[in-house]
Amino acid sequence: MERVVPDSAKSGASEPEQYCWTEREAELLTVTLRLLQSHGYDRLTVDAVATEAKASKATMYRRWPSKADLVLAAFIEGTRESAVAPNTGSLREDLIAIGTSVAAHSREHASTMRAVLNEMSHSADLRAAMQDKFVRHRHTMMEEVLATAAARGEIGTDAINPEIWDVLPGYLVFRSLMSDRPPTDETVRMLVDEVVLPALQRTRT
Amino acid sequence: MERVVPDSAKSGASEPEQYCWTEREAELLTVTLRLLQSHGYDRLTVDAVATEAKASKATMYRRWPSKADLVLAAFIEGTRESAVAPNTGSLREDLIAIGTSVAAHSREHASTMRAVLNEMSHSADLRAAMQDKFVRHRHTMMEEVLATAAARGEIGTDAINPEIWDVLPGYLVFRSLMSDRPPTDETVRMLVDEVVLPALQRTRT
Amino acid sequence: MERVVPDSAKSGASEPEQYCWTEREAELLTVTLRLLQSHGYDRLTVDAVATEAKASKATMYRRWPSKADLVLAAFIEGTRESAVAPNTGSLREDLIAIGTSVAAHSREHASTMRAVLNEMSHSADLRAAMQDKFVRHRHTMMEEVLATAAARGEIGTDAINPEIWDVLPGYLVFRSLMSDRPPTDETVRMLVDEVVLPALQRTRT
Amino acid sequence: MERVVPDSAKSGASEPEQYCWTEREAELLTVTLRLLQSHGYDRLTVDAVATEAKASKATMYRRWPSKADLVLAAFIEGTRESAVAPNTGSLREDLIAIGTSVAAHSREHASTMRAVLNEMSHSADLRAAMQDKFVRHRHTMMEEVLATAAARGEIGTDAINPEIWDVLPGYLVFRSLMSDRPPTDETVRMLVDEVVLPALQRTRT
DNA sequence: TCATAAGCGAGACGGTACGTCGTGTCTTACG
DNA sequence: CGTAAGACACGACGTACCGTCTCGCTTATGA
Repeated sequence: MERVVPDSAKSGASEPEQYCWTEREAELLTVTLRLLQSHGYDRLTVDAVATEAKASKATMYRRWPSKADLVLAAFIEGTRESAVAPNTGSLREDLIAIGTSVAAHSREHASTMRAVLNEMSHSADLRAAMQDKFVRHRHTMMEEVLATAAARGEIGTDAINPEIWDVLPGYLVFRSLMSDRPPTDETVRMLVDEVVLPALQRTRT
Repeated sequence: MERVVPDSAKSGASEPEQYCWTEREAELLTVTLRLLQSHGYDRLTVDAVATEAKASKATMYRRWPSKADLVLAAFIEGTRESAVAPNTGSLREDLIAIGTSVAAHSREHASTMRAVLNEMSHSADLRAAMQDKFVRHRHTMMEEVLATAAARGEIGTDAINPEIWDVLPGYLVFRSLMSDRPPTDETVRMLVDEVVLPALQRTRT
Repeated sequence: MERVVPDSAKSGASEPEQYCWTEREAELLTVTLRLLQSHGYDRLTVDAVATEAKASKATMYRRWPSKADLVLAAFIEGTRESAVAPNTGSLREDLIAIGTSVAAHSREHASTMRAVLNEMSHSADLRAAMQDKFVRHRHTMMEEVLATAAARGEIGTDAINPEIWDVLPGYLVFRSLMSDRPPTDETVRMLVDEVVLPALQRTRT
Repeated sequence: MERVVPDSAKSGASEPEQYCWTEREAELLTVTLRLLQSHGYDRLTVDAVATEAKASKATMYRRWPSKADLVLAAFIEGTRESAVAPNTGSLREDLIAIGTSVAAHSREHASTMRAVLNEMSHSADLRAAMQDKFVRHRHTMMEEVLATAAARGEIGTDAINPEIWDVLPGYLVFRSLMSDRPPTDETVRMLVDEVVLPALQRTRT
């Protein structure tokens, strides 16, 4: 759990923020992710990944020093997403787009997220990586949407609250993690219409 | 992972909702919980628990048929809480009381929750038990508070939404699970004042 | 390669010179010896021994801390032999009996002996064990035979030479180790009649 | 283990009996021999040889198709010796010269010999090579010495026995292999005077 | 003088065995 | 009889080594 970016990320590295895997590495991570989703963290064996990918254990461990590193890398690889903030011209539509995306994604990767969360208890590096790759990305996106809405006059600038920007995605992720009652599109709609929007527009009245 | 309540819950069992451990069992669970919090699920070994508690592995497995059962039992034992819905006479105060309790509790047991969540991926029984012992309890409490508030006229009865009753606890738990930015009392206050209350009172205006 | 006698040799240990394996341990060593003779040291895998003996690797390693220890133990177990000096009443017959036995034994265990010899380069303990279990035993036997012959007057007491008592067995072992020209009964006969006896009786004439 | 003489022995090859290594190859074998003597066969890694010699593994394997081939080549390289039969004019002196040489040589290379012996269990080629390079050479030398002695009348021609010509070197090698009681010059002297010479001269009396 | 090829270092790779450790089952001996 | 102690089968982890391979770099030769 010491390094997340293997040395083999030798491709220029001009964008320091981007993880660059070779084609082979991406393939290994894809196999890992698939087995991870179907079997879960504990049932996943490095041997199985290696065998399925026609690789050897040494190859796996050369890149990711432990099973936990491998799983984290696969998770990050699997969650590299659209990355572009929606811009529908309407705050409500933007929020629903974000919410729907988060709900779908978190439902799909619930098992993996649980595994990664669990590993976070042990590794400061993993916490930092998670923070950097996962949280900050959402934060940026949400702030962009809110700033746009404020510019349109849909909400007041004072509605942008450092504590609640992730209520929408956070709650949706929570619902996926708890595994019963995973979030639906209807959940997103109701959350946006009856919780988030009222909260954001509260001060405008 | 087949049974969660050991046979040794022989004490009358007149209150079906309550888990009754013998003194020895409670001691074993306490040791389990401590090691769980300090090392996390994977690093926890049943051997270590047995050794520390001067018990034998057979004793552990006689009561909890697997490590996951043991950890779940320890988690439930450790999270047995007030259980009574607050009744301060004010919805805001009730919500803040609940939120503060959830925040404190989820901060303390974040590591354990991560471990239990992870195990939920594998075990339907664990999911059911979690649902029963953890979610339903909060649901009941929250509904009681909301019903009381509706009776007081603080909110409309139509504000009670099956999708959003756990936005407050869910989001707080999410914040604890993510480990950075754990929820503070200020988080709770702002969430109540600027998100939950406006949402609940939205239809009253 | 640190210990040769497992702790489980708890049987009184009144005869400090004897290795006492439990029945199960003897079974494991028997399987080891068989696979060793058929495949050789390098081709032998601890996994194969465990599988064949319906044991687990942990069981193997609990008793013998390394593959080399296991092989040594199997070798010693396999070479525990007649141990009684022949006493035919004739020096020539005694020598031929010893030589024939050594020749047969060393032919059979040539592969194992090569493996054990190779390991001796690394382990002082193995050297000591080998010395104790293998060399000294032959020495004792040979001295007994020679003393008896001297008592009968077949040879002079001055013929008993500290340097040459193992010429007979040593040369026979050498022939087995070199794998071509393994010693035959004829080899033994000729060696006794034309080399050892003349040397021993040299001073009598 | 398929070929022992690499193609790179391109230097004329007019003397089919001689192994001709380039300077670089001899250097590699020297490093191999050193590591072999200090660590033994199992502890020797081709990687280590390559690293120490600033070579690459491909270079090693281009010349010697396997580790066993490499070790054998190093052993043969290291044991290329005087090769000329002594001719002191006295059988006793000749035998002592041979014995002393064998004793010194086998003491020095005991570890390597154990390794090579061990490999002989697996490889017919190695057995053949060993036989050709090692045994036959001694045989020739010994026969030459014995024939000379017979010509001088020191021994009868009937004393030249196909079974015992290598008792002297064989026993000395055995003593070295067993690692305790390595042969000394005194061992050689006594063996010659009290065993080999009496045996050879037995029929003359 | 420059280009093309052949050899070399470096080291990644697939495969396989080693030795360790944890789970869950079982037996033994003690109180 | 329940319990502490701990051996046991199973199987995954992470390491190390073998023998194969590819990649650049150098060097030595041919136009």
